[in-house]
Amino acid sequence: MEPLQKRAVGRPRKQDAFLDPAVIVDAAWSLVEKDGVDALTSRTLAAELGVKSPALYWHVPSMTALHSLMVERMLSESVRNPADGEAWQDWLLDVGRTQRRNFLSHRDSGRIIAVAPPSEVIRNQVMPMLVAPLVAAGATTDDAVAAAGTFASFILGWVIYEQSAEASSYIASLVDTSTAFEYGLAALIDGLNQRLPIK
Amino acid sequence: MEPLQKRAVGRPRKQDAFLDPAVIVDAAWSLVEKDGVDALTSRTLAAELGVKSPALYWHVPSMTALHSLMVERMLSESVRNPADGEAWQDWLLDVGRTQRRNFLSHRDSGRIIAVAPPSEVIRNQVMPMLVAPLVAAGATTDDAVAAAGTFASFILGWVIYEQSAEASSYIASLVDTSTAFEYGLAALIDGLNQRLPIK
DNA sequence: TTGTTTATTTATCATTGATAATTTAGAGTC
DNA sequence: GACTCTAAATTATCAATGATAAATAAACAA
Repeated sequence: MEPLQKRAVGRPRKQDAFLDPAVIVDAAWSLVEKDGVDALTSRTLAAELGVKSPALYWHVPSMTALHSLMVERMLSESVRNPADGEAWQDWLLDVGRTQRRNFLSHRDSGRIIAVAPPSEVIRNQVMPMLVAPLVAAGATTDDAVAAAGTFASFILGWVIYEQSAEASSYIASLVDTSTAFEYGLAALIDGLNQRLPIK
Repeated sequence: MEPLQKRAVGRPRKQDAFLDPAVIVDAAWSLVEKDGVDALTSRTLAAELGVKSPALYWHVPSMTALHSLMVERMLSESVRNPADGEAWQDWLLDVGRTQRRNFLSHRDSGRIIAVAPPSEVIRNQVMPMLVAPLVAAGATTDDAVAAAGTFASFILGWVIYEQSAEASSYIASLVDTSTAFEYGLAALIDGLNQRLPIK
């Protein structure tokens, strides 16, 4: 039996800090949501955790690696497999909405995705989770990868613009942003539907 | 008659540096293409120009503003109006290809777009240049803005992934990246075509 | 009790974006 | 041609940042 929180053997000194990557990622997101990504530094993050900055480097090799872990956390919560009997079109539509919602609920997440190298988990679990249902439904690997990549690109780009005050104010001054997103997402899935030889 | 290069009245001292924003943007892109965006610092850039770093701040207010100028330059070279009689579908397809090609020819451009606030030129000239032809062809403003935003988002997201070594190696290990892009671009335009009540 | 491992702290560096104060080349005026 | 004024550099300097090295203490093992 594994303990829920695997207690490390050695212990710190002054405080019971209980650091581990998951806790650090939590604190990082909450700091970013509070003050924006530019406020996320090794020192501010350490302060948030009641710790000094070098302590972080025991658990996470670099700030860039932390960014990747943050993205990994968010992305993992933003994909799912299709339900039994769920058409891939409906599934993809719902995943698209979920991703946009989750990304928007994490301030500056688009910028963070853009600069963070995708971790192994993202490459080997998250992306395949987007490709597999299309293949299962009968698409060729080529088509499925192209479709998943197109989908993921659209979401990422959209959120980057929507999270940029200057860019989103341009769009928002002309149209309702959510309506526009729905329009684009539906159009994209329509286009894929037309080309993927599956139903 | 304006002189080609408007000579400033005051002059520097040691060297004839001839700085101006356009020259700085040139040097910035060539530095990024050589060593990547992480190598673009006020000092390396100044050195590239044979100058000390504070000199840059006379012409450009901040590094972030420089990033915006870099994006402005690249984007301005990546849009065009439709030719006479050119169908919007053909035009958009060609602009998509041009954008991807131009973005990819500027190393790390996706990351730079993601972090740089879009300048006024981009908001007031580049984006409208994408929207106007759709409106001219009969789309509502709402639809045209949504379509243009979807298109721009796809291109940006795609290039970000394609320029990330880790992400693109995943895609490239499975499919030909350019073929996949063509697939996604065509699908997107198909989907828009189905929804925009214009021909 | 003594030693080992783990996880932290303090101290310190090099790099970076940015500003202040200083300096000089050239244009305009007389 | 000397005198001034201004544009555009320079040198000097700062605070913030990512990161590492060295020191230190808590828990565990023997």
